[in-house]
Amino acid sequence: MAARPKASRSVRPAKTRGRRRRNGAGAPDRREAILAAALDEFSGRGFAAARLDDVAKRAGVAKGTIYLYFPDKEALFQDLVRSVIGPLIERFEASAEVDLPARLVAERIVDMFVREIYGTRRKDVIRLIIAEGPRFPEIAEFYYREVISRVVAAVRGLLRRAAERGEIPAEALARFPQLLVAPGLVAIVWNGLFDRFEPLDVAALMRAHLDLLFGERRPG
Amino acid sequence: MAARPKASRSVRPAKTRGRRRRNGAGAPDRREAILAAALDEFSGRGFAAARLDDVAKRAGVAKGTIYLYFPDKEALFQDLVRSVIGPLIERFEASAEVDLPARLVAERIVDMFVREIYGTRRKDVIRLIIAEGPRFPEIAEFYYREVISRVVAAVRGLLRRAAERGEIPAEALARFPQLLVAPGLVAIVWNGLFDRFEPLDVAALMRAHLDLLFGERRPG
DNA sequence: AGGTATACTGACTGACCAGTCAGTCACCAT
DNA sequence: ATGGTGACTGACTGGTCAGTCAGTATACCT
Repeated sequence: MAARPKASRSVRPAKTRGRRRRNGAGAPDRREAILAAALDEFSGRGFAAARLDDVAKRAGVAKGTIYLYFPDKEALFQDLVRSVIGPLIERFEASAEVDLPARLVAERIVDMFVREIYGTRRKDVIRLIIAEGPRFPEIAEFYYREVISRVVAAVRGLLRRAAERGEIPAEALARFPQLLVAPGLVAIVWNGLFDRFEPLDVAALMRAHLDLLFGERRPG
Repeated sequence: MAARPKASRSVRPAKTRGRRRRNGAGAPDRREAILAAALDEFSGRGFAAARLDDVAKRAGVAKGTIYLYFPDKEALFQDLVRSVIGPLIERFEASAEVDLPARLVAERIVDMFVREIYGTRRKDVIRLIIAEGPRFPEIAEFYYREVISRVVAAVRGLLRRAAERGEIPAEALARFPQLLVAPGLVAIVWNGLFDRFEPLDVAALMRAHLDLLFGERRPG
């Protein structure tokens, strides 16, 4: 673990078409099972402290099997992040492109965040990225390229259009789209650290945030 | 590392009064040196992956010496967090209690954040807490009790006073003081993950945030 | 000088774990 | 049947590292 050369990327073994099911009827997708188990173990103990023996046990698989699907522990981690985060971005961009009043679009995005990230295991993946990213440049880069830069761009577009229509108080927001998503990040971090001391009502938090940005919500 | 009983707390060995200096004139405070080295190693590699051999080497000390000052690796981590974060809170509370216009107080707090946290190694400690906290309930609890709850209370007081004077747009903020500090957290996370792709001007970010909360800054 | 106390050292131990690989077994094709 | 294929297994290896402790060095006695 001192200085890895590394390069390869994980590949599924030959063909994983329905064939070769061993036990019961349902296709036992090893790859999915391993990824799910890895998410549990990594987010529970952190990358370094997680044991592949435990991942295997949780996935109902022998340790060697993991190495049929992923070249090593680090690649497993990377594929985990990719597989969980990847699919969400396009949907997000679509949401941000709709040409409706900014407040409405923002509300939809917030809903989506609460439902698809905060309400799922995806928030654990984001927490993992925050925690482990600094030590895994490839993860950080993937995440920046595939997620952050696209989110920032989409939000910027949304806000610029809103500013042109005079819907929004400041163009400062368009310079720092981070300000729009900041509470979401805080919620995720809070959830991981302090929820047992003082639970946080995310939906209310996000609503309050929108009120601050766009002014109080009018009842009508 | 599978299930630690643990209980003890670190104690300095007998008396560390000036006595017993070994080399040169200046008192070679082993404890400080070890804590400083631990901060480097922990924040660079994460708690689990950091090696106490490296901490010792960096501190210019043998590994055994660490165990004269700290009962084990975990206690070293806890003392590190305490020693770095602890001293700052009182100063923060003092800043928040001043009875001046809220905007002014907020600006001072932001300055303090940028200078004393973002501009120092303390931001690395906060990153460590975010990353490792979920796995170290004692750390999370200490941090909640000694920092978060006090910051939240102080900010709430500040905002309530401001709201009574009608200086502030929404009482939503007083319900969610998290919204006030969210950008600071985002800045720290961004700094650790994405600064090499897209550096973030923290001072400008925080200024923009204040403008959003209090309305544009009037030149006068 | 000898004696005692104690800060410090670093080689060592025991446990742990990523990654390996010879072997097993279900499922084919002939 | 018989042999071939390849997914899967899990005992094993080699390296790593937290924590230990017998020993050394230094200071301060008397």
